[in-house]
Amino acid sequence: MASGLNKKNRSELAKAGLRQTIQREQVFDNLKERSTPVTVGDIHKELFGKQIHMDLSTVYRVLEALEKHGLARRIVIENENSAYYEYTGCGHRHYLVCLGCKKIVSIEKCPVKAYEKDLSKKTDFIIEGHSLMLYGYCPECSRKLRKT
Amino acid sequence: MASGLNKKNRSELAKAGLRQTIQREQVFDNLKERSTPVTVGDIHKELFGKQIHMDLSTVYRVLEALEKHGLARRIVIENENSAYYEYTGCGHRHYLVCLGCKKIVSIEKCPVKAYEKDLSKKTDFIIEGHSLMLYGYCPECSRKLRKT
DNA sequence: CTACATGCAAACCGTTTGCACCCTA
DNA sequence: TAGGGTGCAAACGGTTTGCATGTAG
Repeated sequence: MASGLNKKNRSELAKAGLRQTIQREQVFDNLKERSTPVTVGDIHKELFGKQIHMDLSTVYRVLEALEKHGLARRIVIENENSAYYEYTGCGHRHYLVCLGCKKIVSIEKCPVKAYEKDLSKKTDFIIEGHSLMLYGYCPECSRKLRKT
Repeated sequence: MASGLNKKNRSELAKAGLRQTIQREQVFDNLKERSTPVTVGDIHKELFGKQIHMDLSTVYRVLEALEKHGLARRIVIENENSAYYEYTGCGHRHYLVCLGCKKIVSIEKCPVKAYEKDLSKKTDFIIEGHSLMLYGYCPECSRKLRKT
């Protein structure tokens, strides 16, 4: 490993109650660099490209641990058969997914929060959260569609 | 098969451009009876219980065909590792899923429609649809949680 | 009669797990 | 040094596929 343990992550991982290992650090670093959700395989592959070799199952276990300790969030994307993860530090987000090129655009504004309260009152459910994904075609792909 | 081909479904399947078979009819009937989304295995199992034996792969293929022809909709539920389907005739719906007992409650009102227009203007995406799932605890489960 | 649907069995692929060894705290 | 983390390889479970046979149109 090029530089050993990283101070910044050390505090963040430790604060979350996680034992510090090089693998967790590398995965966590990689996750934080991303601006859109990634699959477990994406992270594994990219680390491999950087000569950082670790087992796929370790990446799975690290992401699971990060999620359990609130540092990562698992995202479900329709028609994609693998799980996506994102760093929770980016805040509450929703995504607009292009059905053509699979590009993912993140959306900061959430139209559901107010609705949750209303719904909770009506159903007596305690609402813990929600997932909202929007699907469509990005400007480039819709231009291509028009041509054909 | 007890009663052979069913007139009502015949028109509905045929109108959608699907060849009429006993298997498609049985799966479609079963799907329409449900008030909440079901898994492929659920349908297969229930039909089996009714002495209607067909291969699991057939159920997969039938549901795929129904979806492609607009008669069924595929639903993704977080933390569930299998696909859910529902009859599209029930209209546009959202679901409230209990994290305790996995009960699914359907919601008719959709708070996202208006938001889509606004978002489309801002991003230049052509928005084709969305999925909104809400997660929480139903009254019974939240009562149990309080006790422990 | 022909194209498409089904059954069966095997392949697939993302994910999980058991176990021996390693390393952080 | 103990208890948790990792690598490796094998298992797992939902889903898909190839192929021979059956059947709707």
